[in-house]
This record gives sequence, structure tokens and C-alpha cells, in this order.
Amino acid sequence: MNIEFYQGNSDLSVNQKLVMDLLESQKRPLSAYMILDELRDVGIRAPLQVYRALEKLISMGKVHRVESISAFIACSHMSCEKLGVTAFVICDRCENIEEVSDQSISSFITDLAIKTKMKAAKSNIELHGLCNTCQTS
Amino acid sequence: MNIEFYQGNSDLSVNQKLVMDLLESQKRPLSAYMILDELRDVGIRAPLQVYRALEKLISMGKVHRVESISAFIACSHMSCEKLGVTAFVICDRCENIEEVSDQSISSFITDLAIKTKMKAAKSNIELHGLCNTCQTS
DNA sequence: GTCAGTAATGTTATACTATAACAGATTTGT
DNA sequence: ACAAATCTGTTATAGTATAACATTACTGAC
Ligand SMILES: [Zn+2]
Ligand SMILES: [Zn+2]
Ligand SMILES: [Zn+2]
Ligand SMILES: [Zn+2]
Repeated sequence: MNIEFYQGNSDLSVNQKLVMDLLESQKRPLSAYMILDELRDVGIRAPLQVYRALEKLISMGKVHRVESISAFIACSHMSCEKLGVTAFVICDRCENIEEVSDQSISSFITDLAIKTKMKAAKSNIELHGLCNTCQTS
Repeated sequence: MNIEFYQGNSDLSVNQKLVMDLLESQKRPLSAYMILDELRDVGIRAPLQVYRALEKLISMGKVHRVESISAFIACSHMSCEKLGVTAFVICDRCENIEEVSDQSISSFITDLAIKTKMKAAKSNIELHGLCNTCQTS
């Protein structure tokens, strides 16, 4: 574990911490309204409370939005803020999801940005298919 | 132009052709409801008519859904059905969008699938940022 | 400490995106 | 002509996200 990037959740506001703790306790992605339902009995009552917390957490690199399924998942690394680009690999059968972040992914995006003369702001890479387990069952 | 993959739009149903022609006439992505509005006076009245046409066109590789903006755009190649993987490069300022499809992109996805032991079904790669023009103005 | 600026909260209403369910019409192959 | 498959039309509903406004809490200068 890359301890130099570690930061706890103590810098978060109340609602941000509620959402963050929930997402960390699940490993799967949750929709904003699933989050809302889970947090009703601890004081979250409206979609905006969830979306605002998510917006902040995403900007901090602690949560990612998985675009193709409109859902949110806790970053499985220390925090992607510093680490750059990640990819999501999603099994369409068992719904298992893996966050991959390595040099080949970062440099792929860097190359793509150079090739298209873009100043990159954010990227999303999502691969759907069948995971190893689901291929053989 | 890769003539061997060329196919016109004559194999399409009425609604499919209406949607396809509209998307081809614009180069930018359109939301489903923008499409609906544009096609109201030629007989399209309900969202489902649009979504059903889009579903088919996407399965044919003639249209892509750009996940991060929930919008649809005509494939800028002959048809991605045979050509494999593409990436979208999106300027967040001028909203220009470019579809990139080359060997490096296909092999990146292939490698990612191998590395994660996935049987790939579909992928989406989207890069947001500032285009060359918008960086200098 | 207080004052100003910033960030976070709470609430209601509304906009945008997408699918369910049902009924009927059209096309295609044999 | 018949069955199978595809496409169509319509209403209702589900799911995702933001606008607008009022209020409260935190932070840092002075
Ligand atoms: Zn991450
Ligand atoms: Zn699986
Ligand atoms: Zn394409
Ligand atoms: Zn631009």
C-alpha cells in the first residue's frame, strides 16, 4: 500500500463521510438513489444531498463514476487524484468490477492526448464482458 | 474509404433511417430527446421510437453512444461493426468530438482483456479536455 | 473575537434519460 | 398462405440529475 498518498476520511463533511463510508463498505458500484435509500435512516433525505457529496468525493479522487452504468464506486487505490488514469473492467454477468491502474493505461491516455492534440482533463475507460469465472460456468 | 465494408442506409426501417439520416447530417452527438424534437414533424412522437431505432443502429455499428454525455453520434468510419474498438475525444469547451480508431486502440483493449482474463464484449474509451484550438484562445 | 468569504446543508420542484407493458402492423422466408 | 421475426404506436412509469432558494457552519484575516 502506497502509504505516502494515504489520507483518512476525517477531512470530510458529515454527508460526504456518510456516502464515502457506505461506498467503501460495499465493493460494488451503487447508483445515487441506492445510496439515498441506504442513508435515509441516518438523515439523508434528498437526491441533492447525495449528488453534492459525490461531486466532492469525485473531485478528490476518492470516488469514481462508472459512466456506462451510471453508478459510483470507491476508488480501490489510495486515491486516484495523484495516480492518474484508471480503467474499469466490468463483468456483465456477475457484476464484479475491477479498477485497473497501471503505467500502460496512463501512457495509453497520454499518447491518445498527444495524437489528438488534446489537453486532457479526464478520461474514462470501461471494458464490459465476462470475467474469468463467468466464462466457464 | 474502405469500400468493402460500405453499406448504405437502404436496409433500414423507416424510423431507423430517419434517425440515421439526422445523425449523419449533424456531426455532433445528439441526445435521444434532441433527436425526438428534430423528428417530430416527420412522424416520430414518442421516446421509444427513438430509443428503439438507436438500439438497432448501435447494434449495427452505425451509431455510437457516448456514455459520459448520454448522447448518440453517427459512426465516422464505414461502420465500427467490423473495425473493432474506437475512442472518443471530446472538447469540453467547443464540444467538438472526434472518433479515433486505430491499431493502438484495438490492441490496448485486447491487452487489457488478456491482463484481466476477460472475454471482452464492448468497451468505451472517452477522453475529455481541450482541443488544440480551444487551448489557445 | 468578529467579520467576511467560502463551503456545506436542507428542501421543493423540475428537467432529463430510459424502459415496461400491451396491441397491432409489416416484412421475410418457406 | 402461413409462421416467425421484426418493426411500429401509445400510454404510463421508472431512473438519473440539476435548478433555485433559504439557511447554517466552517475558515482565515484583521
Ligand atoms: Zn481510483
Ligand atoms: Zn463474472
Ligand atoms: Zn465508429
Ligand atoms: Zn475545442
